[in-house]
Amino acid sequence: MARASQDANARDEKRALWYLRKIPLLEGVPADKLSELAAAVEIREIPRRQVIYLPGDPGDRIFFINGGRVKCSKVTRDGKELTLAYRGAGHIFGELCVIDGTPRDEMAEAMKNAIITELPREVFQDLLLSDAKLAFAFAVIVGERRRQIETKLEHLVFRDVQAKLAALLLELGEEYGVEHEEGLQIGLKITHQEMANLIGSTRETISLTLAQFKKKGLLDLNGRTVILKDQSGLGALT
Amino acid sequence: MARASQDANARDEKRALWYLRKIPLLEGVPADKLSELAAAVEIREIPRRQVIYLPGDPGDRIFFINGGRVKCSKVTRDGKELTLAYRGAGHIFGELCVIDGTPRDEMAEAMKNAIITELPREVFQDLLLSDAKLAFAFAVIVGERRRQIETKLEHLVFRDVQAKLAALLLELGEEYGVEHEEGLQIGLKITHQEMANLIGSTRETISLTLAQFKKKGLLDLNGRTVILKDQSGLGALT
DNA sequence: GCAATGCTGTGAGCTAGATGACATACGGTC
DNA sequence: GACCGTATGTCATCTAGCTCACAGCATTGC
Repeated sequence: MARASQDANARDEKRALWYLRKIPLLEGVPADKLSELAAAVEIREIPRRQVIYLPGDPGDRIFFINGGRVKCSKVTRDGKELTLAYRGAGHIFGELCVIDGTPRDEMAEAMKNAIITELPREVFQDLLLSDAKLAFAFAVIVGERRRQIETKLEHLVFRDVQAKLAALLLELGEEYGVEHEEGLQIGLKITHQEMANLIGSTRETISLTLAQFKKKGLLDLNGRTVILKDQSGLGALT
Repeated sequence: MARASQDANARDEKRALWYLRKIPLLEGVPADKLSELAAAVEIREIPRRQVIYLPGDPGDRIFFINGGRVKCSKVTRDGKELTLAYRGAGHIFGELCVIDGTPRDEMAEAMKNAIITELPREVFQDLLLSDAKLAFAFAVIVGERRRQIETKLEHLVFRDVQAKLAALLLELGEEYGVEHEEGLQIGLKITHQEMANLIGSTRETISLTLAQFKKKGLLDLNGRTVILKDQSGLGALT
């Protein structure tokens, strides 16, 4: 029994190491340190729609994504949701806990079946404190995300729904776009409600505004997916 | 002449060193490194209302505040403004340029006569890359500010003006509050327009809402300053 | 002390967009 | 291929808060 579980541990560590190697942030970390991490890490497979953490949960670990997609969002008691960002393979999330370990103030949820590795906050913190290059790279990620949020804030306050939706579609096109005969298809099944959450609006308003865009020939709706036909036209609304 | 300017330089460096010592972020930096910084730094005195940088300006340096107060805000072409934060003595600002050196996307402006020291981005970056503890401390600052912004975003989307203003007043009370016989006085001359910029509203609406608060006995207005009389009452509106 | 400039109070519209309420369509799955 | 849960289309209604407009005050500088 002990033997079997040792084997299992060894297998898990090997797998963990394999996963950690795929995280761009950890690229410069020397092999021995990475092995240490692999020993401290836990691998989890999260089914679609499952919540990973909620506001108030302890902020005691950070997460690396090895597959699938994770949504980070602010939620209110009465079920309203504001999506901060989607994170995909290779990204980290829940990383702000490293600065002080206070409870979460956002929600993380798997959008499709996801594979993630979790690392205790202290272990990661020690790693950062031992490696200036890594600590700097970490600061860069936090800073980039802060800049995105600041831009989002600006949009939310100053722009109307048309402008915000147009900007969102272009952004999604850039991130998830695949070529299509009629234009750029957003390779991401996304509901109107999700779009509303991303720009701080409502489902109904998105439906309406998308229909307007379609009428103007700016895009086409193909099932549950959007095809951008006139990107510069959309840009003009931004 | 050369002699005189050498003396001037020496004096400036000494003054710069003195200033840098007062920046909490730099506390752990060894004396020799700090001297190097002092040689690279430029000291500036900025009069009230003067703009320090605008969106589009090169992001080639970071700033330390040694006196006065600086406002960082997003601005639109047509003059609307959304204040991200006030920064005071000991704080840094313009720090996001360190992550990549792209142009500014916000404005920084002195709210009262300010003394700041500027440091070229590369110098600061090198310093971070040479000192893991410092790099980590930097990440913590960036992260704390990101968290504040995320909270602000949530408030802007989900809360009405009453709630946002109440929260703002409590926050200002905490940050700048001084005891007063009737309650907690906000020790900061602030116009209605400034408050509006802080919570994404308008001057008129702030005037109105403040008057409502006063009528309810939640606060008192003493000239251009606010006295919080019932903090828990305000908290209830949040 | 007197401009001149900037701040505050107030009120009458107006409008973007939220809400609420359906009907319809889609897409898995048994 | 029938069924059920989920997503979409649409419309009528409501309202918070923005705009515009102007009058009265308070500060600042000369």
